[in-house]
Amino acid sequence: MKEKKPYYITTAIAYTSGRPHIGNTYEIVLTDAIARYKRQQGYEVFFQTGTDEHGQKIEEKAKEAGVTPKQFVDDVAGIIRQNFDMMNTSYDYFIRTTDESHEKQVQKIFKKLYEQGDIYKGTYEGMYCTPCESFWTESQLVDGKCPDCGRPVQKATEEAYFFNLQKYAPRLIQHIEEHPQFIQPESRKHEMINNFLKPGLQDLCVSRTSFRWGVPVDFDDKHVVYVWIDALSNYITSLGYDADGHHKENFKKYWPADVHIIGKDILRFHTIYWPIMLMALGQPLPKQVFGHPWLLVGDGKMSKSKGNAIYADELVHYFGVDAVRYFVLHEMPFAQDGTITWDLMVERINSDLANVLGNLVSRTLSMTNKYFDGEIKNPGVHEAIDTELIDMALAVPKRVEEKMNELRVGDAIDEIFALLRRSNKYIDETTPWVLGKDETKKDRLATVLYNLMECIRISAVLLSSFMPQTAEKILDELKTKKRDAESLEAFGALECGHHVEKKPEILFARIDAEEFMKQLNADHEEKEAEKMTKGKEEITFEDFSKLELKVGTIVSCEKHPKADKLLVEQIDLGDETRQIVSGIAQFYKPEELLGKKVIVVTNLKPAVLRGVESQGMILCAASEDKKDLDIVTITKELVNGTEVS
RNA sequence: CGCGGGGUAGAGCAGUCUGGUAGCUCGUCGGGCUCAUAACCCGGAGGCCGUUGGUUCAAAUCCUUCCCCCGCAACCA
Repeated sequence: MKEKKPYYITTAIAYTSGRPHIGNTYEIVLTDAIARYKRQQGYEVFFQTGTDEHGQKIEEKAKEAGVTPKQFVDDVAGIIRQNFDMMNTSYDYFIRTTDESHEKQVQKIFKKLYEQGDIYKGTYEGMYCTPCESFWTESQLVDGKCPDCGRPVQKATEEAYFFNLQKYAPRLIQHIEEHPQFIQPESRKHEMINNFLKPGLQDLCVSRTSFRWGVPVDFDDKHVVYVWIDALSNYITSLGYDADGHHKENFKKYWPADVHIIGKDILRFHTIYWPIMLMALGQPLPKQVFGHPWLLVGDGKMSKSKGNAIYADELVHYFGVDAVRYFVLHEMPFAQDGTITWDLMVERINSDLANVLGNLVSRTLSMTNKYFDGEIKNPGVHEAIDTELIDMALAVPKRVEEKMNELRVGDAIDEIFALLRRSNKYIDETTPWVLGKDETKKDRLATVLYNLMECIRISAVLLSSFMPQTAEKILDELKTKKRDAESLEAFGALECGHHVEKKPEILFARIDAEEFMKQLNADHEEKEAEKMTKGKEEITFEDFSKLELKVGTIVSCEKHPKADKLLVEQIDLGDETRQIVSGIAQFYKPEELLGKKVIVVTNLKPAVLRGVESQGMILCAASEDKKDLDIVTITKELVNGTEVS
């Protein structure tokens, strides 16, 4: 018996600002597949996920919802966790950044870094861009102006804590270059080095005074710890890391992590800020960070522009957990974004799960029942043709292992399905129904069926990391106990003499694509209708009359200098001219809008959009998928400034 | 010249690092089979491998020109 090696794998922690869609859910399913696989391989796996629950956005959302931030994140964390559980993910620990033990360590880490001089308190005299609400160092300024919006910066005295990253940059570059496996996929490595490390890292702002919902800096009341130190440190606080050195057992056992599975969008934080934090804390770096691609929701084919956002629970409702797991795991390339549509989903279920896998199991078991009353026998009447099948069955576990070690989960699944396809072919090659008619060939027939069932067993054992429930069903139907990785080392582990399931259930029923789409559309329309009747919350006339709406004419219009999707209009409202920024550049050329009469909300609180002030908004009608949009106009020549009610 | 990814059969992708018969799944057409979930097996059709020029005996692959799509930076009242 080998000694169990520890394996620590994590997902990113999910931000608790709303319901996760299938793309978010993909990450934990992917991580779960790897974790389950490693467990099967004999590792002692610690699989962690959780939620990131602090920050200004949550503070605001909670306020809008009229609850405390804590109530808000409790709710959302609950929804997220339900989602993860629904997907049958086998995480060992679910950390929340509002956990007391986490918060306490964050404070200690912050203090430690401060005391050893990596974090310093900066006080700026000036270099504050009010519209952007951002501080800038002198070196960051462009022509003495805000590098973001190009407007002049004001002198302001504000304090914030900063992390001196540059000190560790050379060590980090060296580490990345000496460990080609560290950043995956490797192409991302160049992105990080070229974009961020080589040009020089700016000191990182690690505290905020502008909101309160965060971990307080315990030695400086005004500040809360900003996202980086709070969120990233979850990977060690959960294990019982202690800034004073009194680490718990789990930390000693599992750190450094074997792999952090994260979305490609946050690769920078995990391959630059996090490693530098760890260097500063004197801890080893994670062995690998994998920035997985994204699952894109395809459109177009889906009718009537409805239902473009796809959620895991809806998919599960129609197809079941394992089909959804299969789809996202199999359909995602290693380094490129994958696509999900309802059509594709149905297609994969039919061709892979129903036809290849389900049907193979079904036909094999039914023949065993028919010819041998369900008894598994292995008389060993081999023929040359068996060799190829058996060789393949023996090779597949190794191939799967190779792919999994490279985190190529979709390819690993392909290897298993290659064996299933080969098995279907083997049935045609050996024609068991012909053997069944000849009494003298009974032993050969039994051998053929044995070979098939053993291939099915091997496949099912391998599939258990990806489709746990399905794999278990298959193994149950074979009534076998041989379910571990060791049972794959030789061909013939499947026990003989017992009987297989008499009435095997259909694992995956074929789905009629047309029928399904009809049903789906009907369901969606029903939901739409429900939404329509409900609509938004009822308001009083008083509420409505709070809006000040006026007719105006667009007298000039140009593209926003720093934003592709925004237009900046000057609007004549009779007694005044206002500047308004609108996100409609995809739909209108600036000159098309000149002279148009529009309806303007004039008492909306002004806001700065990408550096340009917007004093209100113009009313527009937009289709649900945001693909089409029209400004609201009037048909008579009313004078500018006319009130709309 | 901001950084990065991509363009290969009707669809989705592999192959490119390391040049040598263009491959896989789905779809489509034809055939076979009847154990099975209208499933399974075999075969065919369908490719200027985005474009230009080059290196080479030989280019999807290496170098070069341009075009198109998508992310991020980076906002969308």
